[in-house]
Amino acid sequence: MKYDHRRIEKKWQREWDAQGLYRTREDASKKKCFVLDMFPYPSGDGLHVGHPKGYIATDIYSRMKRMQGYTVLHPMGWDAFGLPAENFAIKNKVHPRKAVEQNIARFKEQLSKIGFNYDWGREVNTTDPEYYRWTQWIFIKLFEKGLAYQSYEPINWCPSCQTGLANEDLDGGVCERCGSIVEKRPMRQWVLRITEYADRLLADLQDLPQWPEHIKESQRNWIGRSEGALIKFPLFGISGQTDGKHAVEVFTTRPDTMFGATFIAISPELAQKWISIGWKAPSGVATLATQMIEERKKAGVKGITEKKGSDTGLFAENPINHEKIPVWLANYVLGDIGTGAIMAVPAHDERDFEFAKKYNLPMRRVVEPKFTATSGDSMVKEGEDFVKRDAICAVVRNPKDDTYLCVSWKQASMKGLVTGGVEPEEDIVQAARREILEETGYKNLRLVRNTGFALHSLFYHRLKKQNRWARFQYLFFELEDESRNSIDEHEEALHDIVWQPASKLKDFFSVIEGTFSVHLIENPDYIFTGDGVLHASNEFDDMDSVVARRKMTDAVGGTWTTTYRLKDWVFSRQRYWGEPIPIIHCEQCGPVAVPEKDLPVLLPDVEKYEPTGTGESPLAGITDWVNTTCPVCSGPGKRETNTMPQWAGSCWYYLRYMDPQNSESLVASEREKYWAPVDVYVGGAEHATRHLIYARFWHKFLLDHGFVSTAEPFSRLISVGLIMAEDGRKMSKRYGNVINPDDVVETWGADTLRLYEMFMGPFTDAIAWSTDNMIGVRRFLERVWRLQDSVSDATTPNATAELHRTIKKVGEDIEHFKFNTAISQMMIFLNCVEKESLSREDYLTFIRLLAPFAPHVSEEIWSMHGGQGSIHINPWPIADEGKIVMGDVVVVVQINGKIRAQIPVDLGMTDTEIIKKARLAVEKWLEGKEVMREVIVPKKLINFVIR
RNA sequence: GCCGGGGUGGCGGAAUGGUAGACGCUCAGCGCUUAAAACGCUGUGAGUAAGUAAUUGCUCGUGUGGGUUCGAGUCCCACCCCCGGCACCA
Repeated sequence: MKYDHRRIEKKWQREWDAQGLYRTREDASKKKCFVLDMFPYPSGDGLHVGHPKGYIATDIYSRMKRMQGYTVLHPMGWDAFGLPAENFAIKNKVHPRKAVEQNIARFKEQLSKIGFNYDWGREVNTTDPEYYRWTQWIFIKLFEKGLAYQSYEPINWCPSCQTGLANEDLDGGVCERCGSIVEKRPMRQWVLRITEYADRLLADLQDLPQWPEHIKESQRNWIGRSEGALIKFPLFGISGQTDGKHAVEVFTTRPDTMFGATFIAISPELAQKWISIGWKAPSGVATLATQMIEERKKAGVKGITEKKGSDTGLFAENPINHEKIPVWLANYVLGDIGTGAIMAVPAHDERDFEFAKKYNLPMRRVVEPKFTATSGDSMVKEGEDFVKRDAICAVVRNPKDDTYLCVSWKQASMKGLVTGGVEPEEDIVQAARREILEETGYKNLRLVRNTGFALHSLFYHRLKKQNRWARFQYLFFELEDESRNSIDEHEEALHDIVWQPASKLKDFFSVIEGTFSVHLIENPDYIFTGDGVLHASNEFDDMDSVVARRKMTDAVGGTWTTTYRLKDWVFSRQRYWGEPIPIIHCEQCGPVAVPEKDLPVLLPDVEKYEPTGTGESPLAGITDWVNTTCPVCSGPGKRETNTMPQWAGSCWYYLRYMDPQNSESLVASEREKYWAPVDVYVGGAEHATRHLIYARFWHKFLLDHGFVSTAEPFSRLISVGLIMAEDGRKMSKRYGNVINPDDVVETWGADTLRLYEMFMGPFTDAIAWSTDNMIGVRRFLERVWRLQDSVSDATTPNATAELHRTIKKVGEDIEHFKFNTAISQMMIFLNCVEKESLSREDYLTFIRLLAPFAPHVSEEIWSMHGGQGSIHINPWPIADEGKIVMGDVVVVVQINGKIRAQIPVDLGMTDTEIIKKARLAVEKWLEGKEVMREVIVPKKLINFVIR
């Protein structure tokens, strides 16, 4: 019989639906497995899924878990509040709810067509009033605990649509509907105090070993923790005062560079603030500040690259050395970062350097790199004091052919520049000239540059038998001519002289200082921004910069603090289609939470839900709905008209699946304790820094107030790799390169589509679609289908071994989401049994392994060959490890790691016998040689080490 | 710039420190066929030597250069390139 995927797939989809096969049957005595997909959400035309790769994977996983006897929860839900749904509704002139209903129906149909086993009885929809009752309830808890507050925040505003835009990524961009340039406009907002949880959101990432590193890294970056010091610099010159009564506070992560601070730079925002509280700023400064703010509003922070500034006429006193340094207004200092003011250290910060260079402000180097020899002959001797020496490093250029003078040391195989110690009676220039002369003989040199750059090298001096601490100062010379003296024999024996072009230096240098030499040669403006050892910093000299940070902060009475990049979460939207924020504004009582009994606050039916021209939510115009009474004082009150963002519903949906019908609480405690946490969560990487942080934040809040029992909501996270188009680009209607899964199902079948999407490559990688490659998995299914005609009474030993190997590998690979290698192993099995013979029973065992991947054709074969009940609720096969290894194996014989022979070995043979056999096989290589060693890897390999 | 993940045939990709290239695609040859498709079989990293030939053997080969090891795609060091996150974040 022919393999007719259309007939088989239709038949079983109908049948499974009728049986209600995938209803979760809760059984507290069994182990549980909670498998979760990301919410699909309605976009322009239907629910946006792209390719159902992630859904196929969770389906395969949960099918296997169910066969393995777990109570499996694998539900499906809809995140249907949000901008895409609303835009779709406006465009098509239908009510958002209608649009959402249609889209969900369409999506369900698509999923069924492809054989998904979601438990539709556990469906959750964020727009369902019973669902958002609890979303509002959580908001009220946040409000009551002081974690929700109101504030005026700038939002993205489209001047031509006259509307606020919910998309937070639009800074400096264009409106997604009309293409106008987006502006910032302050608007009253509800804000959630997520920063309160910043430290825990960061620290607890350590307890998520089953999350991919790149997602955790994204979250760490997003939270952006940095430690530093708040330091006050007394101000002089305000309104003619000279007494330092006022002060400017700066935040710095590098207080160790304080001796290098040569000016203070303040943001235009801070300048304006000072002016507003009475600073009589020079008129140019005030105008410039306003200009800078305007410019930034237009171009965005990223759009401004040129640094600008102006001297304010004020001075600040550096508290570490009491030096008076000028205060500058600078456009590269941002008002909302740190304190809006910085101490500028041009020698150790690239931005400060750039600014200082432009305005001719001084720079002072105070941190120098330090290298300690920790291995080799010159390893530093523990516990011994260091003898300090001044030293030089000479960079000598020959202008004739643009090469540099290098020294290659014969004994230590060191390659570097001319270096040497400074003798007591000479200065560094004299020392450098002397060393060049002694080591290389060149005598006519011109000093080009005394860089002021130095590095410290700590090592053990073998000849002098002491620990040395040398400070190498870099000097640049040019050859005036190539005349040279002869060098004495002693020096000659030590090293060779090599002239290298600048481009070769990087590869040539073997000494660690080489990196810095190259930096200095390539970039005359090179500045050192790393950690090192302090210099020109009085009592802190020679201290490690990391240690000095705290010490210097203490010395000036600064505060050591932690700051985060993460900002509080602007939680309100001026939109119709979202959960209303359950707050009533009362003139007497202020903002008051809607009492629990009055939840949910439903959206009123309206004629128009387009955004208003004022930026307020469309709800604001519905006076019937807005006007209400205050639940506290019964006086007149007005409802909050902002709605929640799309993220709100998806912050806790996984909890609702555990107990979807509960009307008493968001989830019953005993159910939460059984099901939580989510065992496997599969989703796209685009949620790394938003949804996944917001959900973790809410979860931790719920934990703190006893509503959930785990510290983290998702114990294992897997990110799906995108399916790219055949041309390697993203699939997009714009490029016309979209492969529609529906079409693939029609021509190739759902089973083939499922198998192919899993076989393409590693699950987490982005891989291009290839219709050519799909023929491979289709052929595989056809061969599996045809195999049913040739099953026999008995399975050959080889086939038995392969079967058990396959059972083991497929099970392990599904567990690790390595579907591509699982399928590959099933293909190996098929290749094997087509040549051997297979019993009906073993054939059906194999079909059970295939069932999660190709549920329809497996079910058909199963039923045709007398399988009892649905294959998908039959037990998962168990591998017999004893049967995996066959009677004999092939052992590889190597000589010095090179393969020279392969010998068949019986399992019963002893090592001595095997070695004897192996020696025989490689006789001709062993002849006349002495075998030094025999390395034996049981059942795999023998390596003879010969001389 | 900082951080994270990578780099393997014509292609997608396999490989607990132990036979690199599994499996699939492609391509070539053969079989079946009146023919084609489909299907089946065989071969398919590069170079090289011997042989009429089937074949047999050797060398090289996992981004580059070093190192550790009996043995390195895998571990260590330096560098190059690609992808992702953050970024005038002080």
